Amino acid sequence: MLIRLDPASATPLFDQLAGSIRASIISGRVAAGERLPAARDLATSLDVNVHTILRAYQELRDEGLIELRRGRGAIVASAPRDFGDLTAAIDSVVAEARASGVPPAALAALIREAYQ
Amino acid sequence: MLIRLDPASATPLFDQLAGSIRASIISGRVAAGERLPAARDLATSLDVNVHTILRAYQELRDEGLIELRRGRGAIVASAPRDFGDLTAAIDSVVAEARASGVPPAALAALIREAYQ
DNA sequence: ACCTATTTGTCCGTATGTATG
DNA sequence: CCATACATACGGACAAATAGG
Repeated sequence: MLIRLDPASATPLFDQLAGSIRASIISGRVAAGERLPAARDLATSLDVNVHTILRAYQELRDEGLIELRRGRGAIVASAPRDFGDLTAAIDSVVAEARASGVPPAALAALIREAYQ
Repeated sequence: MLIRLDPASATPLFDQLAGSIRASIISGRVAAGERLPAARDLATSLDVNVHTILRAYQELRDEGLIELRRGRGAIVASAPRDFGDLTAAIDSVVAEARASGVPPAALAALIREAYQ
């Protein structure tokens, strides 16, 4: 897995990491079931702190892209999902929210509530 | 704000914290617009690390319960109003997301992206 | 316009716990 | 029992946004 980090960038390292890995997963460059490098190994090879890697991994876990298990590592979740018409529904929600001047944070709160 | 932590508990400190504060917000014991203690202050008074507090705060922010801003602190978000049409659109998005097994965090990420 | 204090954000380092294999 | 690898928590440092004088 080819990952390049720019320490000078305004976007945080852990975000660059998550973005890079996320792209690899979605594009299928890393297959489902495959294991990502151990956090400490990746940290060493990229010369960043373990926490930075773990934070990126945990973000991807929250998005459902990977599974994290102690002793096993980070495994790419099965079925890189095709979000299909979900994106269309999202677009309409966002458009509507924009029109009513609902800020992103409020929208997120509303959606979270609806989810429960 | 009365917060009690049990270091011996199986549930992590940051989760106990988030849970306690979440309950206070939802029950209305802390009003919207009110400011939570500065992370460092709370850390000192509870005798835990600042990171532990910040992690709890960030969890609550992800849930839309508070807003975090540098230099300002953690402010309890205003209760989500009823946004009319928007709620219908939200319901359909959430329904689709559920059907496709898209977890809340992933949905939030997609929406954030769409918003930009 | 400037400076200072406040407060969160990120990152580094270290230690210990705990589930997995 | 032992090695692996994530999970949590502690500590410290500096950056960046905010607010107030």
